[in-house]
Amino acid sequence: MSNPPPAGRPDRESIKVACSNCSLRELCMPMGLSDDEMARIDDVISARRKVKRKTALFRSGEKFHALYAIRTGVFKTCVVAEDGRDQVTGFQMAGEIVGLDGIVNDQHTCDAVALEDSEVCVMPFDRIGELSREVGALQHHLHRVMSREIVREHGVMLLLGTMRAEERLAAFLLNLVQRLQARGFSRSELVLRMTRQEIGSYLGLKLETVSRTFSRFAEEGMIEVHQRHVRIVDTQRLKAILAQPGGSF
Amino acid sequence: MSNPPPAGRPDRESIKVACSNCSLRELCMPMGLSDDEMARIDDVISARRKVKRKTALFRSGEKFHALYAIRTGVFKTCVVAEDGRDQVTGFQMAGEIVGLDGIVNDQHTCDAVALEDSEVCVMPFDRIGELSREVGALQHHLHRVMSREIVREHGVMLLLGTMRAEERLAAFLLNLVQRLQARGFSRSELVLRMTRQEIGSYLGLKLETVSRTFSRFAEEGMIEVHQRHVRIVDTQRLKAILAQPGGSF
DNA sequence: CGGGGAATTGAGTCGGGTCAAGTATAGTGG
DNA sequence: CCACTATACTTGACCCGACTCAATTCCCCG
Repeated sequence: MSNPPPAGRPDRESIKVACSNCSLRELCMPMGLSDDEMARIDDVISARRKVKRKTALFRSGEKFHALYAIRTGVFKTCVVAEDGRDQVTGFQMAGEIVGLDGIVNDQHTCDAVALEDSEVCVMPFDRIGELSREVGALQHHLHRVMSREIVREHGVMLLLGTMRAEERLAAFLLNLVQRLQARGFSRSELVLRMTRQEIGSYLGLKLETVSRTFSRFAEEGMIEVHQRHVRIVDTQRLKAILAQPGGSF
Repeated sequence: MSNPPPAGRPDRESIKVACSNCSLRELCMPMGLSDDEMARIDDVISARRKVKRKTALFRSGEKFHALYAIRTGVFKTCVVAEDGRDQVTGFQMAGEIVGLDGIVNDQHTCDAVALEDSEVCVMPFDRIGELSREVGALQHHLHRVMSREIVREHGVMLLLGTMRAEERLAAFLLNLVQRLQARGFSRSELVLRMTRQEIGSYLGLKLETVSRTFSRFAEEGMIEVHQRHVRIVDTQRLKAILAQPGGSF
C-alpha cells in the first residue's frame, strides 16, 4: 500500500495527473486556457483514486475536503432520511463532478457509491478556491458546474412531481443514452450499470413498476430489454411519451 | 418613472443600498468582514427592485445577469416543461437568494414570481465574480449558497420520491414554520402566501389532496386551518408523521 | 454446478387522482 | 357600502395507476 513503486514502473495510484492531456478535458474543465493556467490546474489535481464496485467514494457525515471528477466508471449518489428511507439523487459518469453537496457545511450530506470499478480525480476544494481566484475561467467554470447541478435537479423535481411511470422511465432512458452518446457511445444501445431497485429509487417508483414498464415498452416494440442490456429501437416514440399526458394544459 | 427624485426626499428605487446596515445581513452575507470589504460589497449591490404580487422577477428564457437577494416578501420559483406542465421548485423568503439557475447558460431556466408585494437587492453577477476574487469570504459564501441549494433540492427529491401525502404536507409545514421562526415570526402561527394549487405543485400532489390533508390534520387536532391562516397546535405529532411510514426498513 | 441476488410476472389492494358540486373570500365597480 | 364576480377552497363519490405480496425464472459468480 505505502510501499514505493517498483523502479521503472510507476505506481498508477501516485503518479501526477495531467488535466492538460486528459481526454475528458472538455467535459470537466473550462475551455480556452493558456498553457500556464492549464499547468496550474494540473497542479491542483492532487491524485487519482480508484473506487471498487459497490464501495463508497464518500459517505454522508464524512468531512468534506475535495470535489471529485469522474474519470472512468459510474456512480450513484443517494441521500438517506433518519428513518432509513433512501433516495437516489443521481447517476454520474465520466467527466461529471460529485461532492458539491459537501461545501455548505464542510460535511458530505449524501453517499457516492461506485456502480462499477471506477476512478476519480481528487480536487482539494481549498486549492480550487485559491486557484479560481486567479484564473477567472476556472471560477466561472465552477459556478457553471454548480448551477448546472441545480438546473438538473429542477428537472428531476419536475419528473417526480408531475410524470407518470412511463414518462419517468422514458425520460430516464433518453437522458442516459444522450449522455452516453456525448461520450462516444452508441445512441441506441446501452448497458445499465444500476439495478431496477436503484432506477426505481431515482424515479420515485418501486422496482416492480420499473420492470413492468420496461416490459411494456418492449412489448410495444420501442425498446429491447435483456436484463441490463437495453436497445432503443424507436427513439421518436419514446420521446412522444413525454409529450402525452393530457395533451398540454 | 425615470423622473429625477424630488430634492430632499430621495427616490427609494434609486438610492444606494447598504448591506452594511441591512437587518438581513447575517442571512444573506458572509460573516466577519472588515469595514473595507463590507463597503466594497455595498458597492456591488447596484439597486433594489420592487416586484408586485403575481408579477415575475424573471422568467425562463430571459438573459441572466444578476442574482437577487430577497429583502421582503415571498417568491415561488417554477419550471415548466414543453408540454405546459409546471412544477414549483421552491418558495423563497427574506434573506434567500434566487437566480442561481441562470448561471450555467447565461439564461434563466425558471420563473421567479412574487406571491406578495416584495423587494429584492439586485446583485450583478459579473460584479460578484470580480469581487469574490478579491474577498475570499464572499467567494466561499457564494459557494455555500449554491451548495445549500443543491442540498435543499436533495431533500425535496427525497420528499417527492418516497413520502406519502401526509408526510409531504407535514414536512412542508415544519420547514416553513422553522424558516419563519428563524426570521423572528411565531413558531406556531403562519399565513400561507401560496395557494393550495401551488403547495400541491411543490409537493407533487393535487390541490384537492392538499386540502383534504389539511382537513385531516385539523380533525386530529394537530393544526387549525382557516383558509391561509394555519396554527400549529401539536408540533410533536406533526414531526412524528415523518418518522412513521413502515417503522423503518 | 449450485447458491443467491436480480428480474419478471401475476393477483389483489389502496392512496391519491379525477370529476363534480357547493361554499367561502377577496377584489372590483357601481 | 353593497352587490357581483372571480378565484380559492372544501368535500363527496368514484376510479385507476402504482404499490404490495408472492411465486417463479434468470443469470452471474464463486
